[in-house]
Amino acid sequence: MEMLKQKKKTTGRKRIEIKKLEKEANKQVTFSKRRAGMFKKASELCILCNAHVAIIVFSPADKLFCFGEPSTEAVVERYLKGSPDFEPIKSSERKKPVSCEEHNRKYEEAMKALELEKKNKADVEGFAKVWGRGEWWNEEIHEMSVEQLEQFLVAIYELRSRLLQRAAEIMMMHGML
Amino acid sequence: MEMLKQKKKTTGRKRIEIKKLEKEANKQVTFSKRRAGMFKKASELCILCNAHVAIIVFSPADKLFCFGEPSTEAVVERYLKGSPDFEPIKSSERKKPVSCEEHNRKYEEAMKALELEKKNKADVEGFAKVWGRGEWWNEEIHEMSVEQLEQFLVAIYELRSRLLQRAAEIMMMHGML
DNA sequence: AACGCTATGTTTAGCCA
DNA sequence: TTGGCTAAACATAGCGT
Repeated sequence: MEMLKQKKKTTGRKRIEIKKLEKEANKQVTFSKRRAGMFKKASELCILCNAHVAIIVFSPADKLFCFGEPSTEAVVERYLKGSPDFEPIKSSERKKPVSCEEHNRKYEEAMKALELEKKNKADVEGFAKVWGRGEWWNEEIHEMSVEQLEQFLVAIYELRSRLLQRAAEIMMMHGML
Repeated sequence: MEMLKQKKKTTGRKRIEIKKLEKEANKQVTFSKRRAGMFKKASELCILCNAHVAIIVFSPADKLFCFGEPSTEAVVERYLKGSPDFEPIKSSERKKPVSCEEHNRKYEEAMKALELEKKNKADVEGFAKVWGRGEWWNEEIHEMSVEQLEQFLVAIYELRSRLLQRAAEIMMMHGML
């Protein structure tokens, strides 16, 4: 007998009151989602209506995010010019946590580091096909205690390091390196 | 014969492609509606997450609109202080290969990926002290063939993945995540 | 901590007055 | 224009994984 009805997968979106979120974890994820949503809206507004928009956001943790079309600085500058009663800041007072260039630099660094990590991973994953599933310990994992797991993790990690080292030695012996 | 069904009053919202609106009248209406919507989103973000937000908008007709929490000036000033060499920009020198938004997005993605990798590594390394040297297989490594090593590498890598997953599950069960 | 999901709440395009 | 209206499109809260 067929069950054509499907089980509810989620409870669905719930209405929330617009007031300070108390749960810190929740606040963080909501901030990310909604910030993304807002930036998207801004982007659409720019494209649809040919508007210029700058958005500057300081997260609850005081991290800076910004959106700008054509660029945050351009729009801000125009805003400052059009805002006579706003005291332009003396450049001597300006610090520099983040700049576009700084940003770029960090981005490059991050990408480089990421590449390294991925390469490292790929080295190992490259062998993946030679080994099947169903090893002796597969079932036991779910029975292990936290402590056992911790110990195991260390053992595995160190073993992996040694194996990679050993692999390098072998390849060198065979003149592959 | 009765018509119990109401006739549709409107055609309902239609999907639109996000591209420059050509009809001027339409553009104006859409701009107003969407600007209001965006400001509302900003307001909610501020309240929910205790964020500080400034939005500066120049309409297609170059009219200025802004939103600020706690105030546009306050947030902009903070942005300027945090933004280094913000000099009255010569627009001729400004290069903008990637939009700020795009840039931020990619940067965050990269950082996220990187942190994941690092964390992954740190998680394991952090436990290093609880496990001594001299495990059963230590000596055997130097006797293993290349094929054996390859197989072992895969097994180890996959095991490590499963263990990390299991550890995450356990921590979640214990409310640590 | 990240995603992916989906049921539901929210926004808004096209119309009308 | 400005302001409603409605139904479809879209955003997202709470969950699993």
